[in-house]
Amino acid sequence: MANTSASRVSETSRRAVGRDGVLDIAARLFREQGYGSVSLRKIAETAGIKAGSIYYHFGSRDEIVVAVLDKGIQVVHDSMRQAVSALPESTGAETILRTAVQAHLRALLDLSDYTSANVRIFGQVPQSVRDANLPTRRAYEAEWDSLLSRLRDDGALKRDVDTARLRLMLIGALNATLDWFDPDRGSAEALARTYADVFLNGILERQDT
Amino acid sequence: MANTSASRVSETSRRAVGRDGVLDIAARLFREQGYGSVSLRKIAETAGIKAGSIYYHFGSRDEIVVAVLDKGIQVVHDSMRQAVSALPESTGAETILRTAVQAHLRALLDLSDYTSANVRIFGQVPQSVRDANLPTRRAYEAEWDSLLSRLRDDGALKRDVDTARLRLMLIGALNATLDWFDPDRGSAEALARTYADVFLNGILERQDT
DNA sequence: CCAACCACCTAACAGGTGTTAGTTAGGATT
DNA sequence: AATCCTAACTAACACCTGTTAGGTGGTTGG
Repeated sequence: MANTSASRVSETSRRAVGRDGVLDIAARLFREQGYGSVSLRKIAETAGIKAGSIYYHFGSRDEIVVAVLDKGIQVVHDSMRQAVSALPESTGAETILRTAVQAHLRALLDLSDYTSANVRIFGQVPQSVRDANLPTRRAYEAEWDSLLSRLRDDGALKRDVDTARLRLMLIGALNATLDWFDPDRGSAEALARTYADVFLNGILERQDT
Repeated sequence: MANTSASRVSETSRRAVGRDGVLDIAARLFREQGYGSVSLRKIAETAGIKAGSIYYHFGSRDEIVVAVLDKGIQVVHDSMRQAVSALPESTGAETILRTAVQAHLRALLDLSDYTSANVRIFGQVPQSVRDANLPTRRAYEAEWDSLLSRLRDDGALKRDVDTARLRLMLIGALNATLDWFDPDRGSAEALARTYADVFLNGILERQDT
C-alpha cells in the first residue's frame, strides 16, 4: 500500500532518509538553485545526514544528477502518454494536441520537482551527464514526434510543417515558462490553453475575406 | 576611428589584452560552458594572463558577469530597435513583428557571444547578479511591450491577447532555440521566418467555411 | 542470543575557488 | 633624465569541493 519507501522495514533506527529521500531532496534543491550551487554537503544537510553518508546510496555526485534527470523525463513522459491514450478514439487533432500540451505543462509546473529540475539544470551539467540522460530523453521526443506526425498525416496540420522542428519549438516554448510562471497569476491549465491557442491559430486577427 | 580599444595607445608593451579583451573572452566561455564551469583562472588562462591580473580591470568575478549580462541585452536591444525603426512608417503589423523576431534571433544566434551568454547563464547566476542586470533587462522588455501594444491597439492582433504574457511566450520561445539551433541545418533568418509564421497564423490547417 | 546487515557517522585527502597584497617591466609625459 | 601610469606578475590566504576508509549503533532473521 505504501508508495515506495517502507517496503519491509517498519521504521529503521528513528528516521531513515533512504535513497529515495535523498533523491527527492536533491531534485528540489536542483530545481530551486541550479546545478552548480547544490553541493553534496548541502543535499546532505537538508536531508539531515552527513555528506559522506550519501555514498552509501550513490557512487558519485553525477550519479545523483543522472537519476534526477531520468526520473524527470519519465514523469512527464508517463503523464503525457497516459493523458493522450485516455482520450476516446474519435478525438479530434486539436483536442489531442491540447491534451498533450496540458500534460507537459502540468508535470513541469505543478507535479514534479524532477521534471522541473531536469529542465532547469540540463543545460548546466557536464557532457557525460547529458549523454547518460539522452536515451530517456529521446524516447520522450519520439513520443511527441509520433503524435505530431499522426496529426499531420491526418491533414490536421499545415502540409509544410516539419514535425521534428515543431517539436523543438513547442517543447522549448513550454519549458521556458519555468523561468517566469507564477501560480498566483493563473493556473498551469489556463496557461496550457493559451499556448495551445497561439500555436494552433496564431495571434493575428483573422480578416474574413 | 578605432572601435574602442586603442584610443591613445599605439601598442602597449607587446600584447595588452585589456578590459575589453577579458570581457570578450569571458562572454565566449560563459556561452560555451555555462556560469559554474568558468573560473577566473580559466578566463585568465584563455586570455593569456594570470588570474590575479583580472583584478586590475574588475573588482570581482560577479562584476565581470554583470558586465557580460548587461552588454548582452544592450546588443539585442539596439539591434531590435534599430531594425524596427528603419522600417517605413506605412509598414504593416505583420512585417513589423517579423522584423523584430528576426533581429532578436540574429543577435542571439549569429551576432553576439554576449547575448547568447546572457540567455545561457542568466538562470544560473546568484540573485544579486540577476538583480544588477534587471534594469537593462526591463528596458528591453518595455520595448517589446510597447511594440506589441501598438500592434494590438491597431487591431492587428486578436483583442484578447495579453501583451505582457505574449512577450514572455515569444521571447521565451526564441531564446530556447539556443539549446538546439545548428547553423548547418538552416540559417537564423529562415528560423525567424518559421517562428513568425507559427506565432502569427498557427499550425492548424485552415478549413475554409 | 547472536550474527548479519542496513543506514548512517567521523575524519581526512587532494585539489580547486575567489580574492588580496605587494612587486615589476616598459611606454608616455614632463 | 626623472617620473608616472598601465597592465601585468607572484605568492599566499581561507574556504569549499567531491571522495574515501574505517568505524558505530540499532534492527532483524535464524
